[in-house]
Amino acid sequence: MLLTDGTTKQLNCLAQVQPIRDALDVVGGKWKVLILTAIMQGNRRFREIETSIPKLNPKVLAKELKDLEEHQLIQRIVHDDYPVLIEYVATDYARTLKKVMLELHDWGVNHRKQVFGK
Amino acid sequence: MLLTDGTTKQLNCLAQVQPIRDALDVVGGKWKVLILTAIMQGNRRFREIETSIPKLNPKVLAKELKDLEEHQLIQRIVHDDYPVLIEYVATDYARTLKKVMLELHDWGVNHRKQVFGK
DNA sequence: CATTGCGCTTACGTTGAGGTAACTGCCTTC
DNA sequence: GAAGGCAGTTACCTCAACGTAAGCGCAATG
Repeated sequence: MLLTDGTTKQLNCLAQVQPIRDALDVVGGKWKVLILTAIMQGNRRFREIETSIPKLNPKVLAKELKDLEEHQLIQRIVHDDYPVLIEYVATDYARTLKKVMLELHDWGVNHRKQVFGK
Repeated sequence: MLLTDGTTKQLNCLAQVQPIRDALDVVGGKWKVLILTAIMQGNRRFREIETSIPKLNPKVLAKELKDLEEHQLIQRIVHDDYPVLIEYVATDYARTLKKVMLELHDWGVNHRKQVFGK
């Protein structure tokens, strides 16, 4: 065991927490989960997604879609017919988030009870 | 089934996502997980916590501790000896976060592989 | 040929999370 | 009585997220 001094322990702790922060970066923020859910529910077109989520504006949507694509959670598909048609679909990889989302959801539901409901 | 029109479906989706956002609010941000972990590892005093986390400053720590206390994840204990001594301890309730953290951690570790690794 | 829809982009403004530095009141130690 | 530790607070600043409004190029539609 190397955990004999404070410094090593500290570094170890930071390393342990880093993946959690990574995950939160991907899924955190005001819109990511909402947008991903909308897409998974079958909203594929830009406007469709936009109008399916109240108060979401096109500038923010465009940026969030780019982020989600970078993280390989969605795919942007361009159909070169005329008029050009663009679709966003969730990747298989995005399904790996299911367990995480479920845990977050359950904890969130329970937390509401804990803090308000008696 | 009430899910016959778009509006109902939309509201339903929003409701489903809300608990996830609640959970992310509690545990999100740059410092919360780090601070909670530090406390769980046995750092109980304000200065102790502060110095155990690099780059964390007292103003932010004070605010985050208040948040965590409001959400009942930690307890602030004042020992009225002289000199006054103050301790922060994780509540039993905070342990309920373990599964969520584990899922986030595992997903985060895997995500690093997915995005960079081969 | 005006309007509408699509998939955005651009220029601007606001807000809040987080950072910096200094300082406070209280107590102990040198 | 100067210095230092503890548990913060205060005033000020920065920056990125997010919001608002408008517009662009293209195609279809009336």
